Amino acid sequence: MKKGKQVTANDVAKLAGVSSSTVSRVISDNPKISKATKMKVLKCMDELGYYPNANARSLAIKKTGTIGIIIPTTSEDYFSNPFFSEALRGIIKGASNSSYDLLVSTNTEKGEELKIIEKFIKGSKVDGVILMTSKVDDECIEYLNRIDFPFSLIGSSNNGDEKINQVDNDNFLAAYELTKHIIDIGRKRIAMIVGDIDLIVSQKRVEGYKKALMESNIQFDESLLFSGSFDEKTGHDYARQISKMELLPDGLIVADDLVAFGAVKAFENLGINIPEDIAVASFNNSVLAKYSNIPLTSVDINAIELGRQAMNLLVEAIENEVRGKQISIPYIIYKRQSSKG
Amino acid sequence: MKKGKQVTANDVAKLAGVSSSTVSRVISDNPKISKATKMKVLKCMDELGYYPNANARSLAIKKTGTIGIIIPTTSEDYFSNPFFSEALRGIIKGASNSSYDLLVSTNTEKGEELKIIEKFIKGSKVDGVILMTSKVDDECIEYLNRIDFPFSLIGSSNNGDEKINQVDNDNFLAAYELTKHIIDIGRKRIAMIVGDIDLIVSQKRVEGYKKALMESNIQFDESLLFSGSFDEKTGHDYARQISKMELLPDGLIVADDLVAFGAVKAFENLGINIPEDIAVASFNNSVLAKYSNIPLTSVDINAIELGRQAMNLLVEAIENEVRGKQISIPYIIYKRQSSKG
DNA sequence: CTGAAAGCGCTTACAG
DNA sequence: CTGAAAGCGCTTACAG
Repeated sequence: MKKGKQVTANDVAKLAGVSSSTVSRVISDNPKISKATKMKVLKCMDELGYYPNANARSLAIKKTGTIGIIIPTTSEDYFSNPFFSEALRGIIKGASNSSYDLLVSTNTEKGEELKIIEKFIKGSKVDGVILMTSKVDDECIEYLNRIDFPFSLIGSSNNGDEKINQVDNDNFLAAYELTKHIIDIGRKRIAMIVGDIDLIVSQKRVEGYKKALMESNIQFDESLLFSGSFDEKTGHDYARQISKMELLPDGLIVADDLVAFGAVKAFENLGINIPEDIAVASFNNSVLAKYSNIPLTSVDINAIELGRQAMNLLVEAIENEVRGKQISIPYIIYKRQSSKG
Repeated sequence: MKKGKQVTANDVAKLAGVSSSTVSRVISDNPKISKATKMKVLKCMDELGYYPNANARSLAIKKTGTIGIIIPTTSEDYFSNPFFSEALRGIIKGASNSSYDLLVSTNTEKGEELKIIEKFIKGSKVDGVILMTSKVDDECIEYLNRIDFPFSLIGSSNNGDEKINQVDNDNFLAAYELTKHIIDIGRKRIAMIVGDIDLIVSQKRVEGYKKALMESNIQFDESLLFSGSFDEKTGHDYARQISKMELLPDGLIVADDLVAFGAVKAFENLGINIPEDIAVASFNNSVLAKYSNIPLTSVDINAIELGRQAMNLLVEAIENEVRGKQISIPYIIYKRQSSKG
């Protein structure tokens, strides 16, 4: 309420003719309370429209019933990627089955994630934290791990996995299979565009890509590996750059459909045909991949499920002190026209 | 921290050789504190890695520094609509310029929004609330309005606008212009698919549609008005239904691109040509609209801006008691192949 | 089964 | 400019 005084446990107590202790016990469903007084108190609560003050409660019991979601900073970049919306949707879905609320970080400065996490934790705002992405030697993971605060990670980490709860696809394998598919349709000179190279997911995909090349005795060529943001322009720009190469690649693996689409459009404008001249395959399986002019071969990583399971895992971490549990979410490769053999 | 005792203002006070009152005054940047002690205290805070306990603070000052985001319940439906992701993105963007955190409702039961709002408010969890959609005679709006709790609405309302802060497009005008455009290319029998008919936005669009028809002396035909969810299937199903009509419509207005796309695909499969046989126009201007096989004429409602301004407006409502401010976000109609004349 | 009292960690009016 | 004390609204060990 704004001006009108808040209804307190004491008000309920008075009306019910009991003490506030008893009211409190009714709230927490303490089994020792007699059924009769419980009913009476419940009725009075209802009558007064009473809700316990969450701050007072949290202060007393040192639990908040809320979970912090750490969205990568600035993220004009990341966030325009549908992956985050989808994963967030999954998290909300998971949270709906629990009794937790979600506190979403509103990031300001780039690289301030750790500060936000500290504020959330030391300020007693959350009981646990979900990290939506991970970098190499991630300082947030390192911190959470060190103070043993409940958290779960969407993605993988390279620091001390044995204690970290993580939910991820097998990005190594996905990239490996995707590359292999492109090789299988007869391509030999395969370029790759990934996101920020500092991200674990980028690294894993590059590894998978390299392994597939190696297995087919194709030399990895540094000059065919690009990294950038998750937007159309990135794909567009790299495609133009690629088109100017002496030896045109005949295959391209891209980390996101929108980027891939930007590239495809650029190629088309340059008179380069997909898939005849260059076969293209990407990740995330967005509607765009399915329905664009030239349907794109794409890996569905099931971002909703990643989010949902990360949420469920976090609840386990908070309530049962689960640590080091790793969940792998299956991916599906949809083969479409952009990589027709 | 998990087990390790929390660092309190008292710890800082002891280290700095002052009282906790002084520490508190440093936190709130009270001007009466001497520069010297302020520096000293700040240093000690830093040294101990001190963050004030947000619950204790909120309890004392009766402000939380957080804002509640009410996402429509269940919303398998709503939420799959990119509009919500986009608007949420805008809200986060707006929040990043403020000092507020975001508490997102995790909905369980359909129609529980009011309960969630009450829990947020009476439980002292938030200083203000953003409503992401509005129904006719919306009980949440009625409640917030009655207790004069700061809130802002993405959309419009039909109860007591004079006190409600709202950010919206002119959906009446947008639908009117869109319909007029379809009429201008020579179409006379124009169907419409909107979302849930209880939503204010649906009502406004239907009104705009009707007005455009009336102005061109086209009789409104109830049997050409459909309402459903925001998904591909809805469009698909209604398209099949439409295709069976004795008199096939030659125009179609749809509330969302994905729905429109579902319809377009169904029509194609039935040998009905877009735009020759039926011209199609829709809302939201997603990537799909731009890049699908048959690019769709679509209204860009600028959902990000809707969210951003709703956030900014709410801050004004909280801090300056602003009420009844209405902001209109411009829309843009992109005319594409699906409504070529 | 229930109550009185102390405590959670902050803020602020009051006094100096 | 600074401190002691009371208060925000809950919870819980203790006593009965």
